[in-house]
Amino acid sequence: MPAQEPVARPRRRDEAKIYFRRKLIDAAIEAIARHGLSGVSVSRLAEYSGLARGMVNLHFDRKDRLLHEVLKHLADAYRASWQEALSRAADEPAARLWALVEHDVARKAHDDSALIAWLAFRQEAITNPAYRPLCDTRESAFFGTVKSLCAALIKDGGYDIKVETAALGITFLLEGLWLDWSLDPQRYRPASGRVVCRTHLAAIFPRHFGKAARAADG
Amino acid sequence: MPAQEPVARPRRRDEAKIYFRRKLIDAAIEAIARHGLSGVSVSRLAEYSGLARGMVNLHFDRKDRLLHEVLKHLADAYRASWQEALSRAADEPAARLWALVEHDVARKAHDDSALIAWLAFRQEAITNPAYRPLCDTRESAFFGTVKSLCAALIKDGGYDIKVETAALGITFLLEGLWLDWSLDPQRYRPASGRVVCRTHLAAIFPRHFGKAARAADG
DNA sequence: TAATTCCATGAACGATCATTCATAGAATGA
DNA sequence: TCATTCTATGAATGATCGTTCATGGAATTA
Repeated sequence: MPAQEPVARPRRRDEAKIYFRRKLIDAAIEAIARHGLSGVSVSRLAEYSGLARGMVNLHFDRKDRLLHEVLKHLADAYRASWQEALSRAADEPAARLWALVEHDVARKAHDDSALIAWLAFRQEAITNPAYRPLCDTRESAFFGTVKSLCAALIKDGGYDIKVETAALGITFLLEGLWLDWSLDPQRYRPASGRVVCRTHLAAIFPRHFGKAARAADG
Repeated sequence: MPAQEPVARPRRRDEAKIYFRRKLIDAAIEAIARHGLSGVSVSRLAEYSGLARGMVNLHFDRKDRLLHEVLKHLADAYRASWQEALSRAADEPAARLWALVEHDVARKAHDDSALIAWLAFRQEAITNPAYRPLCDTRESAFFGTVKSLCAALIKDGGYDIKVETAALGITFLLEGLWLDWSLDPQRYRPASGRVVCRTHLAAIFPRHFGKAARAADG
């Protein structure tokens, strides 16, 4: 069973351009996941993509521009993914917040490369300011969504906790989970991460995620 | 005010060896913090240490052996630091656990370079197995200590939570905090991180960290 | 002090890096 | 169909990488 069906190279020029750019971006994600950001050379990109070495400069001018596109691709894909999960959730703050958390906790093995590549960029952002805006969790739409959901829960449940504190706690937890996961994706068990997050939510928002609420979920 | 008093190079050979090795390790930490792990070249190490380029190979044979020593140095220093904080804490599980958390939350700006360098190694450990044993949070003495303290609290407070879950939650929270911190050390406020961690502990161990317990602390 | 051993230095080396570019060939438009 | 334009290729280039090593000088030992 082929991991991915071999899509034929389009003959039309405008389609070929998209095809090759995408192929290089995918190759970059795979290469970053396997060898780290610093292990990604133009030669290795050629090897992983099956294209010629000159293609990186032809389609992205410079290597770091390709990497920037890769980061944008990862950020967009992640955002689309959690927003999709959010759209399938019920229209209650608790269900929506849990949908976000569950989405992160249960990312498929298929996403391993993307997650590891993302973490590589996040680390690089510490010393490379160009990556920072796209990596800063605090300024992401995700964090904003978590904050507004926490605000709704706090108002509804009358909890004695600040919105910022609750939202930071949840994001720290998820990021710590990613970090732990990334070091050994094989070891990671979604059930384990799920319990840790669920326990945290049940502890700070007991009326919404405590035992009673869980029983009501079914 | 000099950031560090200029220690004279020892003339005795055995002392000079220690001096130079230490100087290279310090230079490496600084260089990693400023330019990332991949930005550390032998030339840059020479620049940061003020020594000749050949010194890295003379004292550490190969560059990656130096880096391995740097990681060991960081791990040892961190362990000594939290163990010292632990030794100053009262002999109750809650006080000891809080001492660990507070130690992480309130790391001085002085430690910024060490923390960022540590995170760089942790990221590198994903693709470089050689670093993994020294980076794996799950296998560290720190995690073991957190687990045993959680076990004591759970037994004492009769909490309905597994030791592993509680310990993972705390370590995830702290690692997420580090990650957030590292992206912008200037922005980070210890008070903010402290509240997030305190809130989490109060939520899962209310009898020990809840309002009543906090009031008792003074 | 004199003989010896060891260390610190930086130029030299081969490998690899990102990038450039001449060239061949395919897609395009007349 | 034929002329034109653009694309894909990989060899060539200069810079930088980690490492080696000959050399001068300082520390050590007798």
